[in-house]
Amino acid sequence: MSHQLSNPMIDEVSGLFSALGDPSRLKILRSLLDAKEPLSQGAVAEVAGLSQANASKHLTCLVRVGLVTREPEGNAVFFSPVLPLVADICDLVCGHVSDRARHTYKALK
Amino acid sequence: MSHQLSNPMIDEVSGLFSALGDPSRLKILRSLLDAKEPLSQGAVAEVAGLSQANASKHLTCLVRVGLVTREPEGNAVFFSPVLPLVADICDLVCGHVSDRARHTYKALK
DNA sequence: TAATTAAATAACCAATTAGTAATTTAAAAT
DNA sequence: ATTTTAAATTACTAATTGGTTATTTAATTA
Repeated sequence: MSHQLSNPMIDEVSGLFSALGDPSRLKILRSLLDAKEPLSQGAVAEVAGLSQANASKHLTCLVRVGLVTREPEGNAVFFSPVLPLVADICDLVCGHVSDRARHTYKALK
Repeated sequence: MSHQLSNPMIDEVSGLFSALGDPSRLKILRSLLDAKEPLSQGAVAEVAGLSQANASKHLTCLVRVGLVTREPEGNAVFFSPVLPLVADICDLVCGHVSDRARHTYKALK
């Protein structure tokens, strides 16, 4: 019933949503979801179309808020989305946005 | 399966998450959820502890992304959270944050 | 050991944004 | 008609942040 949104949690929750509120980070999450296996930082940068340093910063952010896990392996570092959380959140919000787009379309014709 | 996160949607989705990624706007949403009835802008500002101009701007933002509806009535304007979307999102993320807090606590003792 | 590859960090810039105080618009009440 | 009340808007400031390039750290390979 979302009474769970207590005052002490508000900053952490807003931090998590802020992490989700950036196009580059959403592209990273989509890349990780689509891959269905851990991706190295280089692979993430490649697939999401980001520079190396930029991908590094965004991945650090996603790990910090707990949306992505980090697994070093030799020279590289591999990342995975935290499931089912990430998929659930995307589903919820994408459904909402799709509905709104549909309504806008209907309203225009 | 979140394949729904197509490129053209990314900007809109990130806009929605950005709207959620602010403590003041989360306080507004919590106020509206707790009230269980529409609140005037003045009431929102009062309950959430925000100035009038600030509440006005944040409410405009929440309406723009479709998380809150707006209903003028005489002199005043009343606002309601869009259900079940808002409650569902809060539940999902609050659950995640609670779990992480629990894990941190366990790790410390 | 030297060279290479992968990721993290530092320094910096441009753009966005949350907040405030003050003003304006518009409806309600006297 | 005047006053009062509620909300929107404007102008401004301080802080945050997404992006870049260049450098550093650390592990692998030759």
